[in-house]
Amino acid sequence: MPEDESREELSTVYDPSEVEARWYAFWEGRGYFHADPESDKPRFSQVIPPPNVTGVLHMGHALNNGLQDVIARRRLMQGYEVLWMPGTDHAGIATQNVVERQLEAEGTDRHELGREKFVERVWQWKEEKGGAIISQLKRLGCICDWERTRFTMDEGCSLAVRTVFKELYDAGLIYRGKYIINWCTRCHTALSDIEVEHEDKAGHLWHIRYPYADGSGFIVVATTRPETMLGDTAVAVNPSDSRFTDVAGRTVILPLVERRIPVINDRFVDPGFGTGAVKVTPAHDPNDFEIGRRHSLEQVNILNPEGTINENGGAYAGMDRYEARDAVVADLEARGLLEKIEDHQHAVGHCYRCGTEVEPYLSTQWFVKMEPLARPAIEAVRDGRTTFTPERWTRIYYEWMENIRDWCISRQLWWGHQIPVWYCDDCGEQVVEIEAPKACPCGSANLRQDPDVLDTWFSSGLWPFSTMGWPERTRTLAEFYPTSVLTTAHDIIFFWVARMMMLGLRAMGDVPFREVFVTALVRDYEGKKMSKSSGNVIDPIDVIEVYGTDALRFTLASIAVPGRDINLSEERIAGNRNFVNKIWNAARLVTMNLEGFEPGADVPGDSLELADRWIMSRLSDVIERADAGMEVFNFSMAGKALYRFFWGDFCDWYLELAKPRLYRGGPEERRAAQWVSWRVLECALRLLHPYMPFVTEELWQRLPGAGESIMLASWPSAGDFARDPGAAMEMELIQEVTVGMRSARSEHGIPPGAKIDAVLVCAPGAREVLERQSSYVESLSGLAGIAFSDKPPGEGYGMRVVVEGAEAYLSYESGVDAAGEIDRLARRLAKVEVELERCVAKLASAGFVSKAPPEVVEKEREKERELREKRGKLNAQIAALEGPGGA
RNA sequence: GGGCGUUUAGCUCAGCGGGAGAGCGCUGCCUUCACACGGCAGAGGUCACUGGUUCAAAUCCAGUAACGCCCACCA
Repeated sequence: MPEDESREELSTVYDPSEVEARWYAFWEGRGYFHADPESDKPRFSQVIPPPNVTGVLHMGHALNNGLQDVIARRRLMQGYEVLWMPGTDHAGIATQNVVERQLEAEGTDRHELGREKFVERVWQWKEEKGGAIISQLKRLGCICDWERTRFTMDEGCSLAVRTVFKELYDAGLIYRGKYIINWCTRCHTALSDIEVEHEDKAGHLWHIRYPYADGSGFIVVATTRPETMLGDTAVAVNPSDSRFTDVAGRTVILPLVERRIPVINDRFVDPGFGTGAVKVTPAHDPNDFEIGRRHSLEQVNILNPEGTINENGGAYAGMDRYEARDAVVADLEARGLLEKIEDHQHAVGHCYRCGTEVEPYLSTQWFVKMEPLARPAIEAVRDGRTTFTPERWTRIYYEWMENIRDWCISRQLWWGHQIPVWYCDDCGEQVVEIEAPKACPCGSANLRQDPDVLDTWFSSGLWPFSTMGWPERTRTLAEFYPTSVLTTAHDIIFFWVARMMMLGLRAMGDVPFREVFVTALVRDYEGKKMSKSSGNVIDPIDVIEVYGTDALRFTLASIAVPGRDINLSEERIAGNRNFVNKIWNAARLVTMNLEGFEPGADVPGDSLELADRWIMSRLSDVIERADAGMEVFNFSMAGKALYRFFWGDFCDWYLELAKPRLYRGGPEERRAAQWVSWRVLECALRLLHPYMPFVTEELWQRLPGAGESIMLASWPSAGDFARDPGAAMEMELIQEVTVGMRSARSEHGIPPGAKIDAVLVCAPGAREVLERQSSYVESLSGLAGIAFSDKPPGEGYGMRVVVEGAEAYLSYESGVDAAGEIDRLARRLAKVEVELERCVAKLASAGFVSKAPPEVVEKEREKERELREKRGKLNAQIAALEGPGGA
């Protein structure tokens, strides 16, 4: 940064907007984000979960990518060669929908445009508008290796897709067939099973009479979708059902359609449900499809792709499916064939992209055989090659993998990877190739490529290696695959994580990632899902503009407890904006007092005071805690430790104790305080950097002796600072006495500015410490001076108070209220009494003394002694105040 | 139907076998030379309920309830 800039006086309020863009450009310009496969550092790699090109940054992204950035920045500082692979996903349906809506607004549609023009149009859209999210990720501070940015439909990823397809096809793991699939009548495409979201809905169970052909009454079936009866080709009963012993083999007349259909036996039928007799619609229900196959039933498709009844629906042809339902029910009722209608709760499937009710639909599609791919993917987790955090996702992964069903991968869309299969119009051969073949093996050039495209998740499933150059064996692949960590929200474990495992193991022969870190979902402050319709969306970019990126990142990271969803509120972000500001101002204090300071030379150990030794000891603790938290993805634990240390220990205590020396200390004292405050601040900034990249860089650069960038600085180690248990104990005493003094002052209304004297009476051990550090207590408690004595002072002193560890006598008369002090002491006494009672009871229990570990018992005894002493002092004080001489 | 998670201060949440914690909010005092996006002090809780294990349970086990989520082809 330019010289004059760093000399500039710091404002009392941190302004993130000015700082963030400047540093991001600096880092990116220096190439810090770029991973070098030739370096000799240890490797760390991760791939971004590619956001949809249509996407805009939401809180889920901010959390997910913010945490990945925390991980990446820490690894970078730890000396790893870090590769964070970025890119976007072509998001088949979502993107096609966006452009289709555009066309609609222009009064046209894709069919009018034609496939080639339409796809061109989508590409054009992608170039212009797609990937806005990339620049948003930069505002978040993400250190992705942008030079490597990929797109699931770029040339390399497309080649990987075709290569994997052919390999699986040649191995017999991809097949084509006519099955019941989930059909979205709005998107006009098949969906895989996991792309269907089930929702319980209040519906009805219609009981319908199907008359026997011989006129001898009827059999009653129950259904939740009466319109599908138009496609019925049988009625099934369970052979063990005594109510229906003789009906199999008979014929019924399908009402409205007047088709003769058989009654059959099938063990699938549950005698306990409905009427025990099931209408069988092989073309519109997966179970019925299976029954139909077992009994060679005809499959009558009654629906058009857009969800209207087709010509097989007779009089109902042309009606919308729901319209047809009403009409069918009305007609049945008119004919006296509707026996009854029951209320019935049942799950209805909806398209995960557009929310339309999905139809089970018979059509010819491509599938991947999953079981052979799932087995190694289960093995890899079982033998620990990949682990999940939190651990409980392991079981959920197993359960899904073990019950996996074949994956429908063909989509009737235009935007996506067109299936690399060509059909010969002459010999009917099906040719699968990586590059478009010129001719069929039969010599014919009349080849037509399959019009369908692949499920978007097919290409996302290859992401960890397709982005590194596969199928070419690149250096990047050799150096950075498998990746170290995959960070993702739990809603795409099945869509994405599971598929990457299966396909990675298949194509690369090794797992795609060593660890999976499953993040929480971000919800609003009431725990509701954020959604546009609820109006409870907090836009990360808005937050960044108001509070700054660092405040947002710190907030998200410090409430990210593994395994629990996050309820985000703006107040919380504001609170952490204040923390960022606190850091800013602490740094101001330190830097404003560094004149004449040379960072080079060490400070002699004997010029360090108690506070100096204490804060460095605390820093050593917090380094350990914060680092341990980050190591196990407990970013909340680490964040809290950092917050407490910086605000609580460093600002509230250490800097207050350093001020007298910084402002008016002798040269040596001043230098020691400068040195320690500088070192501790510098180290704390490095520790905080992964969470708050911008403010830490800005402040770090202003410190003497700073290097090129905090990003290149080393990660702190607990061993950099000495542990000092003695200093910790002494400081604890100082803090207790200080809090006691301040409490007494505050509750008696002694003005904060009133400099008063105090006499302390305390045990020899405490006295030694307090006497040695009396200046600490004086400055922290706003006292003019402290004297020490073995006995209470004479009549000149107005107030006697008890503080933890000592009795204090304050020389302040006016306004002192004996009743108030008695009340204050009585409240403390009550607390002590309760604690003591529990303590005594515990020690009186024979079981405790004999069975609890000795150190626990000893600790309890020590506690009892302390409590008794405290109680004694409090009682004596109260008595003194109540007595004739007291008040 | 199966599974999982949550239930701790007014709110949002940590803690997950040995002294009930944080942030925000609230009350009082303080515009003191880093910060009012601040300082100091304080109020506030039978840790959902019932039973069990243990010398000891917010913490482990079992069950109950409420809320939330995921999976599932009983029409």
